[in-house]
Amino acid sequence: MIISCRGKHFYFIVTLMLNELKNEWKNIVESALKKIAGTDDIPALGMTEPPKSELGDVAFPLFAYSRILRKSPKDIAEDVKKEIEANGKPDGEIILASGYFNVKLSVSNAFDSLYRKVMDEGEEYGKNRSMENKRIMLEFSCPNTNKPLHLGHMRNDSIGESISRILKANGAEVLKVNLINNRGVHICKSMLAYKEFGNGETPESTGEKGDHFVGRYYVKFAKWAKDTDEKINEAEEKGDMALAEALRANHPDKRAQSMLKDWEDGKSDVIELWKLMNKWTLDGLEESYRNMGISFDKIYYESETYKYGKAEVLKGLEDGVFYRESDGSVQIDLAEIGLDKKVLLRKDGTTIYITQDIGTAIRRHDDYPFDSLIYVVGSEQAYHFKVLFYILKKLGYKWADELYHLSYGMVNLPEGKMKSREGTVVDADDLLSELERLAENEIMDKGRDEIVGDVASTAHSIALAALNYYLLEVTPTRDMIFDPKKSISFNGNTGPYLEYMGARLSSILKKAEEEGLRAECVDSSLLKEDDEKTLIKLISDYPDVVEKAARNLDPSVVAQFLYSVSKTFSHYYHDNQIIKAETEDLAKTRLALASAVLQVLRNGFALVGIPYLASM
RNA sequence: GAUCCUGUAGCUCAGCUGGAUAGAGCGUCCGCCUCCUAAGCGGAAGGUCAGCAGUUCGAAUCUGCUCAGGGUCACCA
Repeated sequence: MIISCRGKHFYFIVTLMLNELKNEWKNIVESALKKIAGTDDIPALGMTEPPKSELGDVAFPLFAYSRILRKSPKDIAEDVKKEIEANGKPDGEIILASGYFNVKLSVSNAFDSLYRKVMDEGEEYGKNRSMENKRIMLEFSCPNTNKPLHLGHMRNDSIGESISRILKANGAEVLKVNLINNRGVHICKSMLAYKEFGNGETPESTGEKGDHFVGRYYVKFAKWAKDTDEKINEAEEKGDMALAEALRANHPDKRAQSMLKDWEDGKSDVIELWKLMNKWTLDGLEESYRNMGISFDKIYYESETYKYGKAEVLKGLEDGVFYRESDGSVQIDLAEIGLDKKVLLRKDGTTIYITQDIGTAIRRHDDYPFDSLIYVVGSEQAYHFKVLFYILKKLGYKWADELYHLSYGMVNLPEGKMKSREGTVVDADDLLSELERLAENEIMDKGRDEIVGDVASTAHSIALAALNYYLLEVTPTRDMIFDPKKSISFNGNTGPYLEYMGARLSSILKKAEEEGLRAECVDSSLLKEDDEKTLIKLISDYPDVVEKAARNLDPSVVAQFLYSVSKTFSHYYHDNQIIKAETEDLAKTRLALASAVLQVLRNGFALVGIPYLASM
């Protein structure tokens, strides 16, 4: 806080948070520079962290001023120091080092008010209002109803769920939506295969999860189609053209296509089968979502939304936004954004993918007038969204500027892309249960089963921590490689490691309580260890981390932060006794630090899908 | 061909709005359980930040070119 009084500056330190204190210093150094230069027109002052703690907590490089001031950065630092000392300065010790103006802050002292704040706010600590009054719709997952979820979906779901929590933590009102892709020729394929080979079996009769059951028929279809191709080839080689022709006329692909037409015509037996199989899959998917801690506020079905776009396109045609090609199709010329022409309605008047998305977007804005709509969809669809947003803008929708494609990278295997044809797709349910099995083994091996109580549920939490952390610690926009054999581990920089730190903290606090020791910031200046200062700084940084994660739509910001907190605490409590500290005051103060660290961890865990375990 | 993304340790990834000696985990090697849970802690080895040029007091970070890998450019979704 700076109070100006008759031209002279007095500085009052009123329990400033560390970051505010840093900014305070920045302003002061900058004004000093301006005064020395005799002008306000100087390069903006940079602010970084010194490489070593002996060099202070915040650093201002002065090299840029060397030219204007015709002095060495070292001399400038001296001048700034003199200038600042003459006027009184905020809390902190000035350290000059090779062209930098550094400040060592009284980190420990800051803990007093920081601790109070963290404890007062509890699980609210770190939340902010940077996105207050913003209504954001977030679309993610968007599965097909012809097969179970795989690893690619899991990345999508983890990112989507995490982003929604991060946005909420920044004060936004978030509506999570899913768009179920339950129509189209691919859906007919599993239906057809079921009709052909199903013999009336059901998920209940075989004991399979519905989505896996349907997925099995989708695979069956692919094999059927392939076998038919081979039979056609054989027949042709034998010269049996009549057979080849007959096979071709009755080809599964052809039959699926005609089934789609029956579906669109509303043929009752097709619709009934479609409803039945859709339900099987959706029940299965819902179970997977529940297992993974994913939820939605609203679910759209493509079977209901696919028609919306057509009217919009026809309206755009009237308004001259689109044009009719000589063959009768409706198109748009994308030359303005450096792209080719794009078809919006086929010559037979039927819609395509983008037409549906146009209609769905408009419909959604009617349903829920959002300030922003974020699509969590793979990077391979970047072109699609670029075109979609452009078209909506051309149609005159102002909110089109607030549409955003959160383009996440692909999940590849060490051998390359996952291919369903080669059976290399990593199934979501299988992966989760394998992780649960490994976690359960760990618990039993360590003999922790009695302490944790419910082994299965603990194993489930550990599996989720492993999975979510693995998927979220990587920047979303980047492709990532998943090695099923070794990538998911419970040691090192992993979800279970973070979870373990939470459990350790909880157990220390519990033990202290049993011994009648209460966490209390008796004297923050007792916290002299480097690790203690680092922890205080980290706790104080957390709200900024939450804000940055939202700004960048990047959960990895939170994940990496949580790792550094855990890592630091782990190192700290290994070297320093908390409960049995030298004095009771120190023990209490360290317990206060530990409680604050735990609160921050728990708050962060919630944002990246790591369940908190009091013991493991 | 056009366009977008990526290239950092053996592997998987941070760091990228320019700042001090480029980081972590895994893997390898070596230590540490009379001590609040060893899912832990410490140490060692491991780097031409793809290459070349430019901008700058200063470049992994910005710009250009080159090379390599991937995505997309459908009347599929």
